[in-house]
Amino acid sequence: MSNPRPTLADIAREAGVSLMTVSRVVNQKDGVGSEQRQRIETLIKQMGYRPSGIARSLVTQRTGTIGLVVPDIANPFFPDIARGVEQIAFQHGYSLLLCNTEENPSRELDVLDLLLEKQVDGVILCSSRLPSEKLKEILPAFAAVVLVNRMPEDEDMAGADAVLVDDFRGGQMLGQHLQIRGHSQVAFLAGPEQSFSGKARFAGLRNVLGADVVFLTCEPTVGGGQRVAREILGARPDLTALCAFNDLVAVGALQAAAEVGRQVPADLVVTGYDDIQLAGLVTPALTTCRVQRENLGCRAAELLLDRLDRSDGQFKTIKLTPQLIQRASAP
Amino acid sequence: MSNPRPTLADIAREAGVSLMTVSRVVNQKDGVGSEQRQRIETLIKQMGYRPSGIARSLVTQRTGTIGLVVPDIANPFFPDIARGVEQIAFQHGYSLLLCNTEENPSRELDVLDLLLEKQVDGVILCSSRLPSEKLKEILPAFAAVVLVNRMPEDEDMAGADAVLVDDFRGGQMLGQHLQIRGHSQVAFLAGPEQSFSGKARFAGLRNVLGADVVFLTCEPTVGGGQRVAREILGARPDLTALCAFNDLVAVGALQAAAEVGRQVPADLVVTGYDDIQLAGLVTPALTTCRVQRENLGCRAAELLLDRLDRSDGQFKTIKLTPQLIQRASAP
DNA sequence: CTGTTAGCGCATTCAG
DNA sequence: CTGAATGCGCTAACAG
Repeated sequence: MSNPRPTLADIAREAGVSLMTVSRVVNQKDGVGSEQRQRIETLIKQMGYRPSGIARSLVTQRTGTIGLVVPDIANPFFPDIARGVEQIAFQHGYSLLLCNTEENPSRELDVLDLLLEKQVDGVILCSSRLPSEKLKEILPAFAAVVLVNRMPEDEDMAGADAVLVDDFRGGQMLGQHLQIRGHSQVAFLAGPEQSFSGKARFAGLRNVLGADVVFLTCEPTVGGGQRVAREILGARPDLTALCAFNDLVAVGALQAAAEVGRQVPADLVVTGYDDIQLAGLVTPALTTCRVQRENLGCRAAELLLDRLDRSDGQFKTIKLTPQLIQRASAP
Repeated sequence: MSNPRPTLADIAREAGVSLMTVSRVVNQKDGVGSEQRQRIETLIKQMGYRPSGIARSLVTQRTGTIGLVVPDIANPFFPDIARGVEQIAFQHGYSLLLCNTEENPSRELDVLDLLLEKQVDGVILCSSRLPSEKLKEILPAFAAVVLVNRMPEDEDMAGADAVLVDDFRGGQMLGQHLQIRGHSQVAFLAGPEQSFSGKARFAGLRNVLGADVVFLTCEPTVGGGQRVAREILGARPDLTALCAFNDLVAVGALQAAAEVGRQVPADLVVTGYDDIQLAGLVTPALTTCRVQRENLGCRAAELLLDRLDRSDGQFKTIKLTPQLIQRASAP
């Protein structure tokens, strides 16, 4: 199929005008007579001309593309973010290069490398699992970066805008919920070791419940939660509450509880985080902390596009507050 | 940040060689002395050179990018496909341009237009909601296309490879499951009107259960399923089984059943489709038809890359058979 | 209102 | 083993 697509020159030859005139028509610039313009427009349609994004990019030095890096697009947390980002980006004529890191820091580096080579105009980096030093080394190579769910810790790492969830606050909210109901023997199923969100949530929990909250890492999946919950429930039968890193882990905890014969919530309470769709649909429904994910994506995209327009200006950090959602798993 | 990145010429000047020698080093071609090569390689590292994907694409006429078009990345069916595609693509040095159509045919056209302009090497088009004529009009503009979940109906539309789920067969399997258990008053909650998968599943159902299966369209979401199930359960209290277009719709049906006081499965059975994670975690767990989504994505990507290598060759259609998963909602 | 000249950064081709 | 010339398709900056 597709005999090589026509170029500006082809149209120009056919129309008997110069290449520039056609270019002006394509780009809706003025400086072309209106009958001429008409004629050329028809010709463009007829010959099925499409501008070459590549050639255009080579001269403008912009690709109209932004990179979206996520740990795992199959994790229900990220599609919603992607949706928000895509929506805003598309509205402004940008498209999205999606990259999965598979929760693997070295692959995260590879992916950033690829995006650099593809010359994206900017990057939205979600839940980066990279140590700060690496990050500081690579991010400056991009014209614009927005960090999602990862604080630009040091002052000098403020080479990036950021959108964050106030996870410390979320941890506190959950902690208070539990404390009021008399739970003092609590374990936190923390998700990936490198997760900054996990650490912040734990800090919030401990801020309210005191230092002896148990901290356990696990994969951020149902299976991961199930495994670690099974273990800790065996080792510490005195625990009365499990706080999970996210809703998937919490569902795993529910399953583990069922296995070892603990009734939820009568006998053990469980909390999640994120409020993904699943959270409200399992039995018992999960008490959790809602994170507005699509909004997170939209805000991130807005910050990025904003910076692409005006690359000066202070770097901004937007912090979204999560919302406690009380359901049956921890009433 | 980022003083304009160095080009081949910059490196060449610094190294006191010609641009071509540097190019050869970068592209690992031979024809360069080994001490020379060493020297240049260090220089490349030092100066932080990165090849310009754009410039390279302009001359090679390949972008190393493939477009992935989905109706809604937030619908749990598609992230798994995206994951499979991304994985295979990344392995082969390709990246993924993700586009959401928001279930909107006109936006689907816009998105394809954008991909054409971005000059992707190929497109994977999932669950296209476009009529055949439109499709036949646009697809030939791409160098390679793989259709997912959409049969290239006409012979002459065979300008594309395809990966399909045997939805007719899936419908039959569900139909048989119901028939054996004596259900004859059945409604099919069909999802979007333009969905070809929906039609195929319905055809399979009817092939087994006969012509009076009720057919109702709805949005492919929990809310959509809940609404349409509520209505039909009110209008037709004699129904004993609801077959849903997908698991989300089925969950909506479960909720509607609870609202109107029908016990599942004692009083009404419900089936889903896809076997997303949710399906096994709701109560009652859904009887459904499992579709290997990540595999679907991998196969699609393989077909596409294959065609990019050898653009000749017959067009292929891979058909995956779904698997009946029996759970509590229709035991 | 229109055309000419230049060059974006690179790979392909052909000479040395 | 190395380099010089050419052009990918387009836009920006000038000329007329």
